[in-house]
Amino acid sequence: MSSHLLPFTATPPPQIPTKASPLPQHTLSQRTHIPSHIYKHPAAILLELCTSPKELNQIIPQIIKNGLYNETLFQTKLISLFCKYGNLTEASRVFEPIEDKFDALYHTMLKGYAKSSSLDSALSFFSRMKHESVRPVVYNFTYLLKLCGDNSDLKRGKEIHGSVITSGFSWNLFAMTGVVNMYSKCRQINDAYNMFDRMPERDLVCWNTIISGYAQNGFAKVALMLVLRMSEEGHRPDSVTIVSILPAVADIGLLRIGMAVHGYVLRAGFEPLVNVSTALLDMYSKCGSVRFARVIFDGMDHRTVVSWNSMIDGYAQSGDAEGAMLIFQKMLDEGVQPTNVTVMGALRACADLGDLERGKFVHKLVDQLKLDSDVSVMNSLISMYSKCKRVDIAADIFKNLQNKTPVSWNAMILGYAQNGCVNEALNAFCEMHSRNIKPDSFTMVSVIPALAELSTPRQAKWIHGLVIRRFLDKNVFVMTALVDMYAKCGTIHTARKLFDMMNERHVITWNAMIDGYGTHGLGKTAVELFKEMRKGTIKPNDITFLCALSACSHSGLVEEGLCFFDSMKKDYGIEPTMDHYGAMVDLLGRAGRLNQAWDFIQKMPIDPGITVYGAMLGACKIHKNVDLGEKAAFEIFKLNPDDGGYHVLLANIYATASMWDKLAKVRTIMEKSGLQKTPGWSLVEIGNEVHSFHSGTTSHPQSRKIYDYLETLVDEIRAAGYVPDTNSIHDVEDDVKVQLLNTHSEKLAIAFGLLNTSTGTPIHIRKNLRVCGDCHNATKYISLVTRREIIVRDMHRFHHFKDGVCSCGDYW
DNA sequence: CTAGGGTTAG
Repeated sequence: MSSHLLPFTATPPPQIPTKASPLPQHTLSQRTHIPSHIYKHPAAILLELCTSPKELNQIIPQIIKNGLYNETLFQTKLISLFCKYGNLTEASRVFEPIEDKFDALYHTMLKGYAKSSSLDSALSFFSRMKHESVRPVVYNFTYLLKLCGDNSDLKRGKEIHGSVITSGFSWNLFAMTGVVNMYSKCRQINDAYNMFDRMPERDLVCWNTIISGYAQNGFAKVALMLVLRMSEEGHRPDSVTIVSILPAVADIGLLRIGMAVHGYVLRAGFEPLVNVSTALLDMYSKCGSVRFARVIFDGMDHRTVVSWNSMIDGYAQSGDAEGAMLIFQKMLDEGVQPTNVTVMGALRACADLGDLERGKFVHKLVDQLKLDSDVSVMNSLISMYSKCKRVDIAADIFKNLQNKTPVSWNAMILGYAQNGCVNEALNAFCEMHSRNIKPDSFTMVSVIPALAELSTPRQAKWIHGLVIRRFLDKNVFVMTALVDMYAKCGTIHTARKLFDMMNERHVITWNAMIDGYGTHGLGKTAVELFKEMRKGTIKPNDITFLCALSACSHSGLVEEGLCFFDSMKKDYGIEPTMDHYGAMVDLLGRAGRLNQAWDFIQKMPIDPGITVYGAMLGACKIHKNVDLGEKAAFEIFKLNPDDGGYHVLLANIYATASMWDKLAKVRTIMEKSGLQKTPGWSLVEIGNEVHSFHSGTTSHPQSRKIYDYLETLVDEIRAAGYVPDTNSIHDVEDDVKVQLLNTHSEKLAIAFGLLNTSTGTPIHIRKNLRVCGDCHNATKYISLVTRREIIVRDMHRFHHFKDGVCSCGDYW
């Protein structure tokens, strides 16, 4: 294969001689002739055998006692040993007083600095060497380049590369392999390749360097192509090649290629090598075959902690959290010391299981193993506690966490958002913003749903702008979140524009768009889009069908809905869940086919849950059917709902039918069981602020003004034909009933919105419950007399009020 | 003194 197949151009062959030409090296034997009584001295033999700092400290007094401390051999050996044990202070103490320091001593010292000290001290020692006219040798550069690569210090890496050139090592295989590696570790894979390409001779190690470079920089396919090219040029892949390439195979997830590599491993006899087997099992689990991974894992007669970690993570990532915990437990039982990666895998499994108890156990382990200084581990703890619904503990950890990374912020924001703490999520996002920590796609995917929840179009535009400025507007996850957000902010056409602009769409992108049309009452468009999706390559999933069914339900498209429900199992093999059955009952019930809905419930293959009977009860409320309503409510109460909404619904059915004694009974039950109706609230966005209103409250600073305005507004709409619907309120005087109605949170929010925006501006309201009959009617008239468009998003759908009409066609 | 490449991770 020639290099034109690769996405880079080959550089012309170098003009300079092709033979590597290292400078002559100074060796100890060349410099000094050591008499045998010195190098055969017992102390010299002891030094030769020395394996620990402790032993070294025991030998030193003997060296001094025998007057050998000033002998070159002993000085050299001592410096080397101190460097090996990372004790640069002691090494310097031997090194500095030596008068005639020969070059090798400098080289040893530099190695010491490079292996155990900071880049800074290694480099300053290196410049001292230049200053003191020590001729550099190749391995000075290889050590320094490695250090720059490990620290991802491109700037200084380039400086060392410069020194390599000026010192005449440009064509040295070892030095240039170091340069290639440095560039790829600094994520400059193109520079790395350019250097690789110019090398006059390349051996196996050099090929491995560039291959692992591409693999680690996310260019899995290029890495694989290079393996082929390397073989064609006569280098047989060794175990290092295999271990480098397997993560790349895992990345692209091609099991077929992975198995081919496995075959090669068997033929080459690399299987007994732990790192090869570990990389293989990791590849299998990432390519979707945990079972194969497990077979390899079980067949290993020796495992490292990486093997265990890989296996735990393999289970966790494939969705088998319980399997991950079993391996984790087995690992602890066998006495293998967990690392940070181990606990991160275990915590993820606990999070997936929502298992707080075991999560806390792993947390204790983290403390015992002193892993609490590892930010990644702490981030995993934040995620685990959030997923286990203890966002309070997560927030505590986050607050006390030193050196927070962007990942920490993302984990916290997502934790808040997933626990319904929308304001906390937004506050954290703003704080992150003000600290100048740049949001990435993960941040956006966490924070955008929080804004969608609030339905604030202005903030929606602001975050969209931020997405563009952060160059995240090509990311399919971020764009899907934006489509969903615009739909949930009432700007469905903007959502569609973004949807059409996207080059890549996932199933959730389609779901968001179909659901958006559904909740806006644009059932026909939703159905059209769903049909378009079925023609394409992206397969609908259970959620898609749920969105489609709910869209049909909101628009009264009963036949289409029945047809989709049928096709779901028949054509796509998707088993309906409780939510699908609920959607079907909703579809039939809303359309007034109450008996058919009840029959449908009786024929369900699974025991109907609250969702199903709740849909039935809601339909009975709309169509004023006391009989079936009572039956449905009875079933719901047997299932012990934790919110009082269903009792209220039944009470409303009785009120509409003027069955006051039965209504009183329901109220008594509610009081006895302590069940409460969820308090209603409405939000409206004015400028950069979001204002919330609760029914009957006067806490808003403009409260007086709002109530006054509401009074004149009600007079105006009454004149236009509005009649208050006091049906559901019965035990107070008529004028009080009207007053109570006028303090509903959405009326307050609408009045406030009208007062604080200019003529013609549409008003967006977000309400947590279903909009009530009287408010719905009143809002229609308000839109007529004020000539304003009012968009209300309630618990289930959107209502676009314009010129006295609502988009839901009074069917909600 | 005596060089360069490799596995797990939100």
